[in-house]
Amino acid sequence: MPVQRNECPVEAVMSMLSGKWKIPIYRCLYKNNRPVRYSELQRHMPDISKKILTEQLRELERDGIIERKSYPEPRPRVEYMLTSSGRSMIGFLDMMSDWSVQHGWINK
Amino acid sequence: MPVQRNECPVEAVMSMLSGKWKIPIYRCLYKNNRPVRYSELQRHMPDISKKILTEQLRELERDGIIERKSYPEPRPRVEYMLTSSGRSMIGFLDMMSDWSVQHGWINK
DNA sequence: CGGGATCCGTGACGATACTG
DNA sequence: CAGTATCGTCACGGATCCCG
Repeated sequence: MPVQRNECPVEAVMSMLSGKWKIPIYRCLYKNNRPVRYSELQRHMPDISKKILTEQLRELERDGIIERKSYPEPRPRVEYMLTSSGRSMIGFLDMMSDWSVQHGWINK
Repeated sequence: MPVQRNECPVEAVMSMLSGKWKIPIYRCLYKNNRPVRYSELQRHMPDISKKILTEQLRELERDGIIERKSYPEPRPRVEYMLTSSGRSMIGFLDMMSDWSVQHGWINK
């Protein structure tokens, strides 16, 4: 996904969140509400390949939704967490979820 | 786009609105707030081909977001409008728009 | 451990021509 | 006018292997 500074604000946001694994990543980071390691994300989503996971993380980072911290220890460690900007997306995400439930598209 | 009764409510909604022209179509129908003809939609979005326009309209209709009415007169006429369900999406769409503006992704 | 490099299949999107 | 039918392209997602 390229950077899309679209004229339409809605499309701009949709573009940032479109990507097969971005919502699952977001949910994992939001629920845990703490720095989460790369390998933890992998365990949480067994079906994603490293290439794609890294790709989606890079895009979320580029768009200011998550933050990446690298600790170059002997055993390399990388942690991801939502930025405050990213956290603030929960407003419309919750509304989308409610809409979905109310209109019978989902069980949960 | 296939029907995606995803386990995740957010992804379900995203799936319904993902499609290059769905937001533009939604905006046109929302702003006008009346039945809009097929040809009018074409004029409003000159860069979309008939095949794609029809495709996106069919998906929006299938997902209960818009309604299609056909008047088989000598000069065939087809009108589209948002369902009440579709109209109620404006809640989170407006929030997305506001978020986008607040976080400096857009001018408008 | 947390990636990057390479190759590849598939499906969204589009151009164009035709039709009831 | 409001669509189908057909064909082509391209980029997203994925499998696999390699690296510091």
